Amino acid sequence: MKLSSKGRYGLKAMCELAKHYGEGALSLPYIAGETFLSEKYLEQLLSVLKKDDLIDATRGASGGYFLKRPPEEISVGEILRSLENGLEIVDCLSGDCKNKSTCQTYGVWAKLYGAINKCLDGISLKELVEGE
Amino acid sequence: MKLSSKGRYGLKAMCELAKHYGEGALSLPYIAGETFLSEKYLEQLLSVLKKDDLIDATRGASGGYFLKRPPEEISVGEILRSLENGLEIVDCLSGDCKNKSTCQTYGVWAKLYGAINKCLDGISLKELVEGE
DNA sequence: TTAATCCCTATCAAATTTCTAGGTATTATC
DNA sequence: GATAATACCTAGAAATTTGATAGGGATTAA
Repeated sequence: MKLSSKGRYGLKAMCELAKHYGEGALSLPYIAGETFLSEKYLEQLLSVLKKDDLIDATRGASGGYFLKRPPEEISVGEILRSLENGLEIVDCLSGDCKNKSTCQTYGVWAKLYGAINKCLDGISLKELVEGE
Repeated sequence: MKLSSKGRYGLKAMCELAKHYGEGALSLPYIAGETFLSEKYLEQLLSVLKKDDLIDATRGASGGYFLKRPPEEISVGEILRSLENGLEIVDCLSGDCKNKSTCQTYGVWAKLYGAINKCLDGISLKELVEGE
């Protein structure tokens, strides 16, 4: 059970944006430089985060990306659910599992899913960039 | 972030063993039949669980597999750590990450790792087969 | 001796993830 | 108005991981 690179790298990119919150937009080349990611790869991560309304962007010369809300109002849970396309650790949590009622292990996944979300929703982006 | 089939199926096999705890060994073909898994695949899962001392086996005719401890003394955490080869959701939790001190996101993974283990260690195999 | 069982390890196939690449649309600035 | 800097979109190559199959060996109750 591993978090994907998308999640790990995307969270770092979000930290970078948080660090400069309020200073206007950061360009893709700049963020790529700070996070040591290729521009093309980072671009895809940012597009996911934008689709999920966590960041926004302005186009054209001197454009770039920026957080849509202040860092203290964005949780790590939101960010990872966006990048990982949900944190359901087993498929029966997403789709409608018809054996839910008789399945001996369903309860485990439900509890674990709850614990993961509770943990991650309790950490704000601000905490990360301010070192707790 | 998905749990592997190994984890899901292996836990089901453990439930089967728990259901018959104290009744002697269950053969591979029997467990395979109950869990709807191929014998050859299930065999690999059981070999992992055996290596990690959660189950034991007797060979030869009328041999089979059985829990090494009573179901109430085996946690789901132990089982999944065995099958998943650890529950470290990122590699820096296992190996020695040299950037631990400066990494902005390390704290997140550490907290999450703790939450996952705490949750799963709090559920015993007995609870699963007795329906809470 | 036989048949039923666990044990070991190699390998194939499929799926997923990671990353690269090329081109398009937009816009501030000169 | 031209230019250069930017974000946006989509296809797909490459690498890795996962899931599953297969064959043969060792052990032991009957």
